[in-house]
Amino acid sequence: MKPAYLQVKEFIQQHISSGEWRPGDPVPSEATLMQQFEISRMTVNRALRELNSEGMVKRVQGLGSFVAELHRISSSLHLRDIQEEVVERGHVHSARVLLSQAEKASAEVAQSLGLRAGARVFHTVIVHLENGVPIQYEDRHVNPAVSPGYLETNFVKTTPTAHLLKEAPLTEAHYSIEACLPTPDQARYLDVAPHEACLAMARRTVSGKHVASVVRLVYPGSRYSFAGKFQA
Amino acid sequence: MKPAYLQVKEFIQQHISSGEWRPGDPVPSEATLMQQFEISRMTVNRALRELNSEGMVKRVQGLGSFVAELHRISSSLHLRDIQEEVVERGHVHSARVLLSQAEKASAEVAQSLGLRAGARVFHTVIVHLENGVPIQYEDRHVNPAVSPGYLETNFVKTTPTAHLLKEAPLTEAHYSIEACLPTPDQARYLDVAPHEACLAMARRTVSGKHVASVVRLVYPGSRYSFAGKFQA
DNA sequence: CAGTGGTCTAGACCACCGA
DNA sequence: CGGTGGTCTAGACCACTGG
Repeated sequence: MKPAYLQVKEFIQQHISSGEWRPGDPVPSEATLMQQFEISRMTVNRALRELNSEGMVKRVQGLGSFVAELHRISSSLHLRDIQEEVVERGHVHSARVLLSQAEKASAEVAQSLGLRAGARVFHTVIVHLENGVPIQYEDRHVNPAVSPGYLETNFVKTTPTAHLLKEAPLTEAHYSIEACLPTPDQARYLDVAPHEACLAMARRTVSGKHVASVVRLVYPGSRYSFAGKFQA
Repeated sequence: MKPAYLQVKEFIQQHISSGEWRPGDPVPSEATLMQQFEISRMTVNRALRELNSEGMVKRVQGLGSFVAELHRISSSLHLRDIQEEVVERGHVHSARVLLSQAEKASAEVAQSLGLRAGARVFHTVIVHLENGVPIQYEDRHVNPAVSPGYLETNFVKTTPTAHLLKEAPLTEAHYSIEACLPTPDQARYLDVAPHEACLAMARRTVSGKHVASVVRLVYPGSRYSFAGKFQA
C-alpha cells in the first residue's frame, strides 16, 4: 500500500496533468481532503506542502491552494566532474596538461576572482579526452587562498573540478552557456575545424566568502551536448 | 522568531557549507536533534526530510542521515516562453511567420512525434525578434491530436509555446542544447554570418500520453546565452 | 537486539484573508 | 466572523540496518 500522503499527491497531480483542473483553479482544501481520504490534517498538509515546493500548486495563507501556472516546469542541471561523467558512460578518461603555472592576474581575471589586478593566481589549461578523443578544453584560473597546493596536483589522475570540490566545499556557482568558434589553440587541441561551432560554458564557483575559481570549458559542437529533461 | 524546523535546517546547512561536516559524514540523528533543540520528532523529521529532498543530505532507513556528496549542486532551468522572457526584460517582442501549414510527416518527424510516417502534422517556422533584432529561429512540428486548431492561431500575438501550454498542460519535456552553424535560411533570417556559431535547443514536449510537439530553437551565438546559478 | 528513519494521528494555537 | 494555511506536539506502529 502506498503512503497516504503520496496517494493524495498523485490524486491531485492526476487531475492537473489530465487538464481537468487548469492553472489558477482552486485545489480542494486541507479540510476537504481530510474527509475525502479519511486521514489526519498533518498528512494532507504534507502532500500539499510538497506539491507546493515542487511548483505544482501555489498556496496562499487565508485563501487556499491553487493549481500553479505551468510554465514552471523545470529541469535540474548538475555540476559534474568530466572524469566521473566519462567513466559513468563506461569509457576511459585521460587528460593532457598544456599549462600549469602561477601568474600575475590580468585585470579581467582578477575582477572575476575578486582579487586586485596583478595578484598571484594559478592558471591551468587541460584537454580532457574520452577514449582518446578530445571532448573538453578547460582553461582555469584558481584563487590560491582557496587551494594553496593546487599546482602540486597530478591533473592526469584527478581533475581540477574534483580536486577543488574536495578542497573547498562550494556554495554556489554561476554559469553561462554559449556558442562560439574555437581559437586556433582550441581548434588544434580539440581536433576540430577552425569553423566548427563549439559549445562553451563559463563558470565561476564560490566557496564561502571566496571565489574559488573561474573556468571556461569549450566542447566540440559535433561531439557534445547538454541534454536533460524538464519534469512537472 | 523563525520556525523551529527552519532553525534546524539552517543549523545543519551552516555546518555543511562551512566545511565542518564533510560529504559522507553523519548528521545528528532525529533523536539527538530532538533533545538538542527541545522540539518534537515530527519537527526534526520535517527539517531533515526537506534537506533530503533538496539534495543537501542523504537519508538511509536504519542507518542514519549523512552529508550528501556535493557534486549534486544543481541549477534549475525553466521552460520559458520567449515572448514572456523578452517582455520581462522590458523589451518589445515581435514575430515573423515564415511558414504555417499542414504536411505529411517525414520519417524522422513522425518518429519523434510517435506517429506513423506520412501522418498529417502541423509545421510552423517563426522568427522571434527582441526590439526588432532577431534572436530565435523556431522550427516546430505539432501533433494535431493535441492541438487541432493550432494553425488558426495568430502567431504574431501569441507564441506557439504559450498556445500549446494553454491547450495541453504538459507533463514532461526532453531537451538537448548544442552548438551548430546556421543553415543558409537560418543565417538570413537571424541576420548572422554563415560562419557564426549558433546555439540550438532541440526539445520534445509530452502531454499525457501524446507527444505534443518537437521543436528546434536556434539562437545567434553572439546575442544569446543560457545563464544560471548552481546553488547548494 | 537497539537504533535509525518512514509514516501517521488527534489535537492544538496562530496568522492571514475575505465577507 | 469563519475558513484557510503554517506550525507544532506527544505519542504510536512499522521497516530497515547493524552488531
